[in-house]
Amino acid sequence: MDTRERLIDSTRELLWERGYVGTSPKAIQRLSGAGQGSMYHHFGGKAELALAAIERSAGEHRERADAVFTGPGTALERVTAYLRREREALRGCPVGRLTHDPDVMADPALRAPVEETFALLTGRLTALLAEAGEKGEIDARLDPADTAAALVAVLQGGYVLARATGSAETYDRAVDGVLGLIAVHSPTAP
Amino acid sequence: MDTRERLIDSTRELLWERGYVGTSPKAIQRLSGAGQGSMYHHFGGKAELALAAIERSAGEHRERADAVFTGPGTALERVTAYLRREREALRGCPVGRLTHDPDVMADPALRAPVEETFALLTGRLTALLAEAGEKGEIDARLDPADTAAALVAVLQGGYVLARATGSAETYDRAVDGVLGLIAVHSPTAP
DNA sequence: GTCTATAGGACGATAGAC
DNA sequence: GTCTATCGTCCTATAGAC
Repeated sequence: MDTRERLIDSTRELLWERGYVGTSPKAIQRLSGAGQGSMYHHFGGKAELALAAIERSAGEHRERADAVFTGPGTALERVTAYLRREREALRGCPVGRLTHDPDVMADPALRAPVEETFALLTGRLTALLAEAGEKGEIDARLDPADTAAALVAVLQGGYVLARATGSAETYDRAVDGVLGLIAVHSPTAP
Repeated sequence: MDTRERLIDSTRELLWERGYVGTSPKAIQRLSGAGQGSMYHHFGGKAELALAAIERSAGEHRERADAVFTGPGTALERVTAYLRREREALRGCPVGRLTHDPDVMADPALRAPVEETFALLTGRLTALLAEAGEKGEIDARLDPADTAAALVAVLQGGYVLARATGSAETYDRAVDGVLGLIAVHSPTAP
């Protein structure tokens, strides 16, 4: 991996763990092994580097989600697979975390990838839930868009809970809880 | 309001908006109107001030929640009232936000109020959901603890969604979504 | 491309006068 | 209690040699 890639990677890591304000160019240099001059040769500054890092993280995030959404199984099975996908609960969401970073949200360029990612997630889930409703996999009375928002929120909130309690299990609890709510009134439930 | 209180209040505000790393003593002084010497007379430093601010925020948060949990109505009505309570969605949760702050989570003293707050919320909701299940207000097959975790997560995740989309409506969508999930298989549902 | 040197400012805290 | 002065460090960036 070349220096440029190592810089992006290190920035992604630090952004995930410490956020934008908490991430200094010096820390990025230390983690990536690149020197001062090297970093400023490849990127104009902290903001430019952060943009590359955020776009990369958001892009990968969407690709991984898409792989599940367009994967095998019924609509409900794909929704469930997405919710059950393994995540590093205690580390939080690398994209969702950025919403709490005022400097990221204040910059339209930095903010855009975050916004797009959540738009894609809720959009895809809305479509899948609509399909699940039509096919009788879930209760047809459920509003697809509202339910999709609730599902995405459970995941994002699950990270908060996991970090607050210091246990990744709390994340699983929240996911189990919302899956229980969906499953218990699905036509195939006992 | 005396200087000490103004310092705590300003710190709460800044912690809410910018987090611990993003909040400097200088900014606290500016917002509170207190001078350098004044701040360090009342508090040992940034961490001590943050502790007072976090304890205050977490305490108020728990009191407001308790007021709804022990208020009028059936168990399900109280759960619903809690979910529907007005919140400043775009500002995020002043307590939940801190879970993304590594410096806060690394300090046991700063972390404790956050942990306790979420323990109380999930605990109270678990009890109410158990009661609602026993009284037939919701499906008795729902696991109270898992469902409670999901509800708290929806609220916390709702803030993330609202900030990501830039619209407080997204928060309401998520709440509507999870209320829909509960309502649709409650015995009183159409 | 990468290095070292340097800069102006902010950060977090301390000291001592009043 | 509050003020001003001062401190050492880190932050973010630029300059220029190699």
